[in-house]
Amino acid sequence: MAQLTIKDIAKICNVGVSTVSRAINNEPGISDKTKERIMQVVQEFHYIPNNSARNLKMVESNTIALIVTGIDNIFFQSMFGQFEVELRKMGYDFLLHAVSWREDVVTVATELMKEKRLKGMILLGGQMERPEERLDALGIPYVLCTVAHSADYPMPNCPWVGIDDELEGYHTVKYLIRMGHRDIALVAGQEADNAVSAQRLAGYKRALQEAGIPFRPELVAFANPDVTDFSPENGYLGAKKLIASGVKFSAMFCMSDLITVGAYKALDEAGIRVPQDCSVIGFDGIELSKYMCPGLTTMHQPIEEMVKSSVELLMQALDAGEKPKQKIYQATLIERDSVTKREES
Amino acid sequence: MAQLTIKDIAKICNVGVSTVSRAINNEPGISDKTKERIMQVVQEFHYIPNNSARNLKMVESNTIALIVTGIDNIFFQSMFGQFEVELRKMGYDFLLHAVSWREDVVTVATELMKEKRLKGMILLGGQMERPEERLDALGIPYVLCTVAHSADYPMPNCPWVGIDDELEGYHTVKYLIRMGHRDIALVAGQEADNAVSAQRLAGYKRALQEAGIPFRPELVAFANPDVTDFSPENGYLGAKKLIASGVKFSAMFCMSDLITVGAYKALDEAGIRVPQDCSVIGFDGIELSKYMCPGLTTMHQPIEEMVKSSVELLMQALDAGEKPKQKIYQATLIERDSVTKREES
DNA sequence: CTGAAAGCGCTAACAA
DNA sequence: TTGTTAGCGCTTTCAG
Repeated sequence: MAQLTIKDIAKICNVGVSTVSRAINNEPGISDKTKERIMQVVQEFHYIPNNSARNLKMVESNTIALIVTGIDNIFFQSMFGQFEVELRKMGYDFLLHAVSWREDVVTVATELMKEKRLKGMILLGGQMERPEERLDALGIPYVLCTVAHSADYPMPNCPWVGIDDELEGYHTVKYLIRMGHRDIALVAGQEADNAVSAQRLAGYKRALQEAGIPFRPELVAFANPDVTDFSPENGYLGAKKLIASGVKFSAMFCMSDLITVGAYKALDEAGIRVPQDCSVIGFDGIELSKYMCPGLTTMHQPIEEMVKSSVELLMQALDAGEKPKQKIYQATLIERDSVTKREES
Repeated sequence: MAQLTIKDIAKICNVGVSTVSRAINNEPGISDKTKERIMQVVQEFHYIPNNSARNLKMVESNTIALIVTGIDNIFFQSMFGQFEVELRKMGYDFLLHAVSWREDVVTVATELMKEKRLKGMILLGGQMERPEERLDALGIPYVLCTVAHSADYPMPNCPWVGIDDELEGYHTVKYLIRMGHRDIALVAGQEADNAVSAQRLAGYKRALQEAGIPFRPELVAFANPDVTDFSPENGYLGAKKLIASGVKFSAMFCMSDLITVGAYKALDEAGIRVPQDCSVIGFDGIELSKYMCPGLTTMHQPIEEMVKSSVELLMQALDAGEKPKQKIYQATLIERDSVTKREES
């Protein structure tokens, strides 16, 4: 079927193209009768307008894009739906766009902005160093949500929502120490990772240091470079390695909840009971953590609030051209049954 | 910053727009010198072409879209990456597009096709009744992958890749029966679901009937309408309900692996051991199933092959205009430790 | 090798 | 209330 255009519809209906345009866009200045007649033809012939032409012509759309780096990350996935709801609630159209690892986020964002005449955008995930310059040049409001930056770079000076990974790593380990643990194993991301994993590791070290416990490299298991960082597989392999190495530890900090499920398995296979023989703490507070056996104690990222804040910040920038703001959330400890107090020996 | 156009670049470089076009698109018929000069300006000014204008003008792109209904379904999520790899391997550009539940897939697909001048598309997930008519009208090759259809409608007569849910439900339960179980509980999707969940339920009933075991409604737990079908929460609630009701069962069939993790929890809380007191079998064979304790016995959907087949079918249609084909895969049983033989009593 | 000019399908002035 | 027309930014003939 040759592609139907607005001209064809106009011809069929014996009206001008602008009349058809008015009909399909629900614009005023058209009689109900003609409108109805046109819409009937539109239905009958299954006419669907070409968005490229539309976007090209339109001065501005009503769309806000969520640009996601790491679409296979379950943590981000749980945010998609919420973002859509919040954004629609504010009266905007919602567009989800995945950027693959080979692409440059800012370039993709720019393309998308031009293509769709975006009103604003939220960048979710990934890692960026000094993005504000290029992003500001875009000329539309944006918010970074859970975008990592390496330790070498300062927190970007632009709208940013997320948690402080170093601080939360610190809090997590501090909790373990408060529970009497001193030999604390760590299942981390890739060693080459200089962002999230590195920051939480830094927090781990700081907590140790503060408690006068020397840092021992043999207690940390990095992810194999060919294994997904925050996956059960990494947890399994990491815990396995730790156990096999023979180092003693009474607690284990896994950098994500998904990691803990693999760690649970390795521990189970080795006959090490959680939490009697080894306490385990996770990170993220995903739904799954609640259903593990034993229930996982974990640091919960306030996803809902982070989403709401991101949208709010964007709205402020949209409405008032407000100055960039940052919202750094605290993770909250969810105590379940995987961590126990260690008796003094 | 006012949006930079190709004209601006042309002006800056003192060349015609077509020359700029040739440069940025790597087309022949341009001297290396001018090209280099132009590209330098492009870099310097961060010029990025407007895709809408591009798409509008271009007769055809090289893009194949993956159109996903249910982007938050972990089963589909695990396919994204594979699809991208396979499609790129065949030399196509890849585009992931999420369709929300409120939208009509075929409409979205049509819009996208017109907008991006798609070469072909793969529809992943969702449920469709008699889609072939409207889809065929699009005039570009397509493949349905894991698209459900209700029992009221026949398998669509078009390229289709997936499993036969009724058959696999049957096989699953048959295996349980072969292992000596007769009182088999079922944690299903929503009762109103007339597709995947209904089909697997039908298979469950058929296996029972074939073995001369009467179907007992009190053994099946449907998902609460306000709970995600194939989630841990559903598994927890469902198993809890079953246990509380006091019906006796020696095995439990959960319609997804994620459901089993909630079920494990409910069983654990009730002091029912898996598999000694109750066998549990899952469905999907996701990575997680391997790391559960005890290791989950489950029916594994051959995801990799399904992805490859989908791409293959599309390529055939693209290259040769081949007739529609279907590829129905069998799930394969992965035996781990959650199902045990029931002794005759 | 390069530039001028004609649209792609649509929306938004402007006329009628 | 309607129709005519001028572009949106780009690619692609077609001349030079």
